[in-house]
Amino acid sequence: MQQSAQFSTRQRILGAAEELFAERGFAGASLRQVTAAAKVNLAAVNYHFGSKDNLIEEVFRRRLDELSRRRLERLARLEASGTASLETVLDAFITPALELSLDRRGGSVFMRVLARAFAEHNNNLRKFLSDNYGHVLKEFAAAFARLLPHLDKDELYWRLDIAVGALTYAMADFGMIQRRSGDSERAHRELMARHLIHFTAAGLKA
Amino acid sequence: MQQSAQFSTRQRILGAAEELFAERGFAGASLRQVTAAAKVNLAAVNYHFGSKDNLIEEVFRRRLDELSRRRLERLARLEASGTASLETVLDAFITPALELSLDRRGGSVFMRVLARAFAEHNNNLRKFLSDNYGHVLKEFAAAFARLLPHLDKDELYWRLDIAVGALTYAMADFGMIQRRSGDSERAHRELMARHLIHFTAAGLKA
DNA sequence: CTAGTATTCAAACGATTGTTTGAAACGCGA
DNA sequence: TCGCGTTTCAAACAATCGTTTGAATACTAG
Repeated sequence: MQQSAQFSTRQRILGAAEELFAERGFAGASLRQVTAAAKVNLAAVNYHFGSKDNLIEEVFRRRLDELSRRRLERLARLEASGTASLETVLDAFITPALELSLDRRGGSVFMRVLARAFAEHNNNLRKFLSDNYGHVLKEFAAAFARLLPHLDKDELYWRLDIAVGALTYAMADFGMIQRRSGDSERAHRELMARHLIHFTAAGLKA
Repeated sequence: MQQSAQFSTRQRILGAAEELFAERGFAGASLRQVTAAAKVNLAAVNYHFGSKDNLIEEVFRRRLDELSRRRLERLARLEASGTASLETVLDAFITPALELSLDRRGGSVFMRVLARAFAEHNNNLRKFLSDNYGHVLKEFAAAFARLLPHLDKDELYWRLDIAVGALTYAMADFGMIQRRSGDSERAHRELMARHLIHFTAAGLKA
């Protein structure tokens, strides 16, 4: 295995796939479109990833591994320092996603891909995500349970479910709110994260 | 034009298309799969709808026309009777969607199709929905503006955007919450609507 | 019953899909 | 420089895609 002076074929494919999956969906983006955008040969996808389905999983793995690590790291730090509150725990969940979406190298599109995964009721994909990253949600749910002891288990899960919906939708930039021409992309997204934490904290403790 | 003793070819196609679009997406569901599920000839789609794109639009039109009518009707009734509050206006928006999703004839799948439309950044589809049903969101936004006069315009739109996200996600049943085996589908969805209104009202007024 | 329209049907169109192939080109340790 | 494993490449595979065609059938107005 050798590394090109530029980006490796693997990474070029992953980047192009991420972008096209966000724009046209998993079924809507063909491997020919992906390999053309990545400027690599068509057969390279099956050589490096085995199949289109494996490529899709790898697009998630590339981002979610680090995203999950950062979220859990922040949560652990809050618990250790005894500064865990509704707002700080929400921040621990949202800020890593915000940082990812601000990453120069196409992190923002990935959040759209992630939202598509929710829209897909594809069982294989859901199982893959649940198996590999379900423990992150579980840890955060436990933290919220400690912060909202007056809520019974059912009530808590209802609210967390709704909260995840709001977060997913907002981070994927589905909404109708356009960035104000004066604001930078960074400022726009940071503002959104602040509103998101404020709104969700209120809903959780309502 | 004649009406079959059962359902017309048009309606059979619309029903099957709705179900398959919800399950596999617009690109992922082929016309051959749709016509096979509807038990009609392949050419019937292009005969009755002209193209796949037109079929997609018609799937939305069939449900959204009445959904929008009912939402606006409830909102107008609240304004007329002077009983508009955050909770009742949210109810006016949510309850018609809830009723639709409880409709025996496949209304619940449509909410998943609608959520897919948000995931699609397809400009044609977004323009179609905005042109035909954007006025409904505008009316509700105006109602919320009257109920939350202390919020400036930007602040209000941020919160409405997040609220729409939570509603979309929840009504599409994206979440991880499984129906409790004791509850009926109806009871489950009504419970969800109650939580949704409570959560969102708190977020809006926070 | 007949004329004429509306609908259904099997078949085929060219284009595109994911995947496979075998040879060519490359990169590096010996 | 040689040999060998890794990677790229053009070409082709069968399968499926949305759409079109023209004939067969179903229906309705006169």
